Amino acid sequence: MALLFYSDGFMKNLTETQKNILNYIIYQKTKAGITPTLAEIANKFGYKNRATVQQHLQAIERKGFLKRKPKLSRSLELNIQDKFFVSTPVIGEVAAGNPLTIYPDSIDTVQLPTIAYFPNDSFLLKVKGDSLKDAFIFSNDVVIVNPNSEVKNGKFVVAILNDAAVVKRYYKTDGKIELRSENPEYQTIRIDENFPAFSLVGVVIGIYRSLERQN
Amino acid sequence: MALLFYSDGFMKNLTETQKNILNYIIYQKTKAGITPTLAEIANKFGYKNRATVQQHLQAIERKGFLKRKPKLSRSLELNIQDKFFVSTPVIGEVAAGNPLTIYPDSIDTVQLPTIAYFPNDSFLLKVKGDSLKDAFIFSNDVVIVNPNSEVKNGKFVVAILNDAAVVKRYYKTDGKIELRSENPEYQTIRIDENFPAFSLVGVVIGIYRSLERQN
DNA sequence: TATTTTGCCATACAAATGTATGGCATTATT
DNA sequence: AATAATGCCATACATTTGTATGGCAAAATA
Repeated sequence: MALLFYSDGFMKNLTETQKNILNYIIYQKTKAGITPTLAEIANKFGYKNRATVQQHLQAIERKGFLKRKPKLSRSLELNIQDKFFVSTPVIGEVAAGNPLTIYPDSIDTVQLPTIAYFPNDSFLLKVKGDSLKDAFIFSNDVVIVNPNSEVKNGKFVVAILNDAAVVKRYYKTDGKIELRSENPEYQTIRIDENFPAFSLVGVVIGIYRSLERQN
Repeated sequence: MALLFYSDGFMKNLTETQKNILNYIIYQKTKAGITPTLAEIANKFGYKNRATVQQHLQAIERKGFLKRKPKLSRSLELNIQDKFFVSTPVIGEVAAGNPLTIYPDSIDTVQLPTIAYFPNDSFLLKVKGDSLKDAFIFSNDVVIVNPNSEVKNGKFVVAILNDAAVVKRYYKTDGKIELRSENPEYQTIRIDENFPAFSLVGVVIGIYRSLERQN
């Protein structure tokens, strides 16, 4: 089962403001597909001056979450990949937003790539482990997840349950939700649709598999 | 045997220069993660002036492959998704290189997500049939084929044999070529490497599978 | 042949962009 | 209590950036 949890933990050293700015940058970079300028960030947060943003970025960079390329516009680089694997995950509510992070000891791990360009509102998860092998989705496959796609019975979904994220097949009947694995080694999860610790992240709309560097 | 068809040729209306520039933009946007500026494009192609690039971009936009956002830096948007769909596939003999022959009864459309990096020299094929199902490549999967990638034993290749295209696993020993299916229902093809009706098209470097419109 | 498209350059300009510096109030940390 | 970090603003400046315009030659098209 793919375990993952919502941000916050790995942003521990960041202040609230810095977190918000970093999240905005991640959002723009991954979902809108364009890195914001200082002016755009300032505008987003209501700052009257770019220098304010400038200083926040310097702080975020100092803490190792960003890489700034001097003089280059829209050149902010995220440096959070190694921050995904956190030993002490923070358990909180799973709101919309980025990024998802991973339990290091989970059987399956999912990694949210930060560099890929996303044309629409989707994002990517890299599958680790074999819980979906019987659905012909394998470790290192990249699944494309859309949070706004209609959830239908039989579709693969990414869901968060008890602060753990899973990729499973979705079935709903009479308010009861079933999350089935294709691999019989993993048990089907049955919950009520109003179960508080449950939330749907999105629908898996595609799979990408690289055969190039596979060994 | 897997019947497939070619789904490139979508840049047909573009000139060579425009193609190169568009490819560079796609590459930077998807791989490097940042949309280039006019100056960067000019520098890449050795232009002494940004206006040259400016005019090329206008041309590319006029042909519908780009969307420029006025005054906004690094804001080029790709508009190539619908260009992947070829309404009238070319039906002809199978020549070396592009375009490939299309079987009239296998007409379909393919949409490649922009997140999957698409090398300049690669093209897409949609898999038809189940000869590769035991390799977990299924009908309607889209394979990304590179004609310049090194062919090694065990790799999936696209080959043309007697005017029919196949996707199979490649093995070569002593001038003898074996094309193996993973599905035992399909026999292994054994030919001499100089067999006239045989030609290698390329190596499968990636797979894309859509789960969206699957019914 | 005439016309359009393509390809490249030069100059010019307003706006955008990243950066530097100084200031000041509030909040954490030691 | 003293010090450091955070948060925000203002001004200033050199480049960068997209854009507009004009010019010219080669290639494609009508």
